[in-house]
Amino acid sequence: MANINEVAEAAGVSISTVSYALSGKRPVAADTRRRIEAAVRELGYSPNAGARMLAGSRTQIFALTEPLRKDTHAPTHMAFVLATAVAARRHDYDILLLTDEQAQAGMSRVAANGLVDAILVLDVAPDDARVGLARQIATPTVFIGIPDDNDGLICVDLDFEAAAAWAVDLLADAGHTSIGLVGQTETAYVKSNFPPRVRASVLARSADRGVAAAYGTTGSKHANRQAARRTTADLLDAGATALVLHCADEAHAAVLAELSSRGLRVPEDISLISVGASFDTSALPVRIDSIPLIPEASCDLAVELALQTLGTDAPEPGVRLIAPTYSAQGSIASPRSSEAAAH
Amino acid sequence: MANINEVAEAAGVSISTVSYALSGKRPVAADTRRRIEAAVRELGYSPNAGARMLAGSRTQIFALTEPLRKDTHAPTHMAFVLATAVAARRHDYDILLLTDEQAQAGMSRVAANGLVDAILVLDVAPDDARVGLARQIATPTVFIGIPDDNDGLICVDLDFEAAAAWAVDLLADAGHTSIGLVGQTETAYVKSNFPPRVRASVLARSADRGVAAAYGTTGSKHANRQAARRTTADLLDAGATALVLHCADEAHAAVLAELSSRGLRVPEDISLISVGASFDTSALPVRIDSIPLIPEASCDLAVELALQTLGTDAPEPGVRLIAPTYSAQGSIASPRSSEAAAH
DNA sequence: TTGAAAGCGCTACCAA
DNA sequence: TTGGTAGCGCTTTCAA
Repeated sequence: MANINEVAEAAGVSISTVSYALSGKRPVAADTRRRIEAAVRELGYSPNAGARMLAGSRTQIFALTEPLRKDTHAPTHMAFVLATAVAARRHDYDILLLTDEQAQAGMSRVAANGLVDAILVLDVAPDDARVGLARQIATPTVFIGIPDDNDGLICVDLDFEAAAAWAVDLLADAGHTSIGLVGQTETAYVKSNFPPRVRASVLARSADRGVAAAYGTTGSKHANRQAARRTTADLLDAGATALVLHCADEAHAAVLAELSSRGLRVPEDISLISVGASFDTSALPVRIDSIPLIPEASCDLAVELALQTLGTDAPEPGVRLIAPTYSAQGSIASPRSSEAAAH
Repeated sequence: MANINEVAEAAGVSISTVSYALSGKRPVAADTRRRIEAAVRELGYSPNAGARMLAGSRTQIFALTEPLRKDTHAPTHMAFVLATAVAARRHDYDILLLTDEQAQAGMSRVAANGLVDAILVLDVAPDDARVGLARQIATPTVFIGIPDDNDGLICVDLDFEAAAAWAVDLLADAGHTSIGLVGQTETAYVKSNFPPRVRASVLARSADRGVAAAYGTTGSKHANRQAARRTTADLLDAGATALVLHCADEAHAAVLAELSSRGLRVPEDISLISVGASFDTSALPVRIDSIPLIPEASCDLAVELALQTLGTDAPEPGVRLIAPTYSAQGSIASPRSSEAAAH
């Protein structure tokens, strides 16, 4: 591994000129720059990471804390990790993984030893222990998700409330007066921050619109086919003419299986809309209208905010909600008149 | 963030004594050590990561490269990442995530700038491009998985061949003469290194034992319920009295569903054994004998080897195979005599 | 437009 | 048992 001295020598300039040529923080004559670039290429030079951390004020590393509970939905989680890593790399940042059972110990450690410039928090629980830590440490911290107590924190998330309300509005506008929410696992409503938000918003907006709304879960810890079918059956039996799906991939499939086994067609007999799905709903056997959760949107913004905290004008603390987007796929129609008449 | 000078001053010693007291690389008088430790605690001191990298010869960071293809099985993948992180932390190492589409660019980068002490390679393809890179760079690299061309590399993996052969032996010993392999997705046989190894070993050992063996896949890119059931049906129709399952969680469930819909009991009517499962097979509705893939075993060893490459006696290049373990759950029995007679 | 040189905070060698 | 100090390789200020 060549160092800056060798590059300087090879290019016949001083090391400061090499440094400036590479950082662009000072103008460098065109042909000087060329000689330096040639030397860099030739020697395969890459500035030593440790030395940059020490001399500069940046480590070019973000920590990503993720508790990785047994019940986390792995595919969604992976999508967020990937989106974060990609966003970070776009700004020349690397991601350090903090997956300790004690994600907290990791946070304290990297905050204390200056390994990272900022910390990104994934998989946020309503009563997340990392909230308190974030307030104590000096390292800027950005939450991807919204804890209950978020005072003074920087948080980013999809506007799940708006997404859920939008879904209800679409169904109400189509004439539905009784809907069901096929929700997440029971654990998710306790351990995760957004399922309760969706549920509350669906119920609240339904009430506003004079729509009867019921809901059910899709498993205790892991999304499970049987539970999803049972919940679907229950909601249908209770008279729902439309379903809001806020559940895992497999649960979507299970809902469709239950409908199909009852001979119910989408959207003629039953309307569907998926809310907050982070997977590709178009891979399902039936096209479903969707107001998706787009990890890239949240993660890009989170990284952007993390970078801003390092600059001169730090961003205001507060919650940034990402406006939901709606993709119509023809899975919503008016309720069958016979059904409608039945109520 | 306090630095070593402040600690030294507070403890009334020189900075070298502080350094040695913390690293333990030189004996320090008991009460001197106590004063230093008190100062450290009081000031919340933690040695600056950048400075340690620069001055010392270790960064205390391992890179973990993972392509994260769309078709990776997320839960398995997460288990490996977690196991690696935990193993690394046990040795005071952090994990830097390299998930670029160009995991290769990342490898070159961290090798060039000295950010990490070693690189761990996950999700190894038979013709993995990272093999060539690993040979070029100076940073020690450990593969968790076995590429076709592994000459001179350090590789760690479950002995899938032995696991598959063991499974066949168990079935053959029980008297089965016709078995089926419910395999992975079609993509997995191309993009991943171990599915072909399992398949080849099942077929080879079956031939050795005079057992007829057929196999099928469980989806094209993603494990899929329909494909799994169809494959199961095909294998049963072809006369298999026992199935070797080397497939995803959901596919296991789908196999059981197909058996159940045919009224086949395990093990009375059909014997089952799962090979290379990284999930908890005991969560399935039916207990299944298992020769599991234990991420912790591979990752612990990989980390161990990575550490050794940094020491004085570097480990020999070569493939380290982890001996499989077998957990009997009563899902294997002799084939029904009527069935046996039918052949 | 460029160069010289002072650190950044630590490790580890050399002395005492 | 301890202290002094020379770097590690870079960034950035000050001079030219």
